[in-house]
Amino acid sequence: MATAKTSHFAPVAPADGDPIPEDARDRLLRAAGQAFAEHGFEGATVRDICLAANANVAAVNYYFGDKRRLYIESVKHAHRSRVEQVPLPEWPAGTPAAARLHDFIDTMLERMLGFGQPPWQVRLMLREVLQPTDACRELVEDYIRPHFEVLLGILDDIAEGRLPRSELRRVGMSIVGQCFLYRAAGDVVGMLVPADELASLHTPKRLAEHVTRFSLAALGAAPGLTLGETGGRASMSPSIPSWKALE
Amino acid sequence: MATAKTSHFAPVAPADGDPIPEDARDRLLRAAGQAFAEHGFEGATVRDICLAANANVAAVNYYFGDKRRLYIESVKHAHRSRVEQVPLPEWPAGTPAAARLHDFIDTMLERMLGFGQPPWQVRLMLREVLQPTDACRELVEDYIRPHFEVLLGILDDIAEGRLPRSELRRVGMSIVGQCFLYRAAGDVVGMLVPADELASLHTPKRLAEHVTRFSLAALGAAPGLTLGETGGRASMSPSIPSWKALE
DNA sequence: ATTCGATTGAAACAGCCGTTTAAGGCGGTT
DNA sequence: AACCGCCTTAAACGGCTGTTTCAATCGAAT
Repeated sequence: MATAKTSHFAPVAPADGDPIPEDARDRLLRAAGQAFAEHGFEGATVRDICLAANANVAAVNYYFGDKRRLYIESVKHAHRSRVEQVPLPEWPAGTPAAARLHDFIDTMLERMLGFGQPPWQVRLMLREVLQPTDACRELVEDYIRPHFEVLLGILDDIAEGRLPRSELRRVGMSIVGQCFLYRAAGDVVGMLVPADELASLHTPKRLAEHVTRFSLAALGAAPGLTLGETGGRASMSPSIPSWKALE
Repeated sequence: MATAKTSHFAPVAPADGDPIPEDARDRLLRAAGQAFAEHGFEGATVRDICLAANANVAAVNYYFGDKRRLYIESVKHAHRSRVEQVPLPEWPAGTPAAARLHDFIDTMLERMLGFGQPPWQVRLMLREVLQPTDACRELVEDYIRPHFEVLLGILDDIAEGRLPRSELRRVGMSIVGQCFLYRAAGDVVGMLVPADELASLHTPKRLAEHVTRFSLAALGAAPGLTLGETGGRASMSPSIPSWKALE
């Protein structure tokens, strides 16, 4: 029922410059993801999706049986491709915990904001986080929880085992929350911050620096933001400029 | 056009135990807010709203002219009642900046999470923040920006003027983000945190303590979380227990 | 050449959508 | 009594919704 054993044009590989090398199922999946991300489940229409996917209205019933199952599959599909697009770095043994924290935050922000304008996949997953459906629980277990555990491991190293797991979790939430705001409430942030500052300071890289410094200082692994750059017992990288250099 | 000069039942006051003392316009506003919060603008239907409001379908056209204008008015209505429900405290002159920060964070979290389960008003505003419509810009200018300016003032006092405005804004975002996560992604947080810990530690009050300590430490106005409670040069309140007391 | 299963096509289904209409009830005024 | 706004009512409007139907098409196997 799922994948075709035979097809009208060879399904061998994404060859040359063919504009539509995907089969109808994949085209539907992608078009549905974009539509659901933009208008929500109830706002997006099957007809519009099929039009965008160059498919007949009957195709969604043929491949997925239902609008709801098309939605669930498109969420999973979006999450999979987003993770493949921006994977977590592999750290060599002995990498300082502060550096790993910076990389983790940088990756998270890059996934949320990066590559020009944030892609429709993130907005789709955001809807799931805001108002979970059946697709969300799988998303959490398969994807969010493992990443969160990586973060907790880093934080435990930074705290050198002096914080209980419950406190580590709350610190983790504080870090994720800082990043999450820029994605979920990005438009409101844009209204509160002057345009020039938005362009110069609110890039994924710059924000990653800020969130890292802020969080390291909160943990006591770096000097507080009001105390300037010097004298930190854990400067994460010499290449990271202070806010003084940016202002 | 707005309020009635004459009515079928006396519109004098919310008397005794009358189940429906409001007029049709208010009932529509409230029912619409709940419906839009639950199903989104496109998902909620005029018919359901009118049914819940004990009003005829024509009433929405009579009072608001349009489904879209009903939506905008219901968003404004929700925001107004939420602010009235949980106002910012008035600080006597000389209140320490750290204490004001704690109160600010506490108020923000109380508005987002407090009073049992979060009411529909917050969910409705959340939709606006996630995907702004015409109602959002007014919301930002009338409500969010003034509150954000109050926060920036507090942060400037804590930093004793040593941080530029752009940096203050980013710190403000970090604080708001920490609170925002629990509201926007509350369901996912619930999946990542054990149930007992959720009940004991993730209350508005406890979270306010955590976010305040975390942020003060990040600013260098309190010791880092790994360094324990003692020796802080700005302990905000003796009544606030450390995580040690909670674990 | 014929048969077969997989895929696509155009058209139709019943049902709900937001909106409008025209008629009527009601209290207060003339 | 007659009149007048304000408000509510029931019914209908065209249009769009998700879903289904059934015939047509294609490549591959027989």
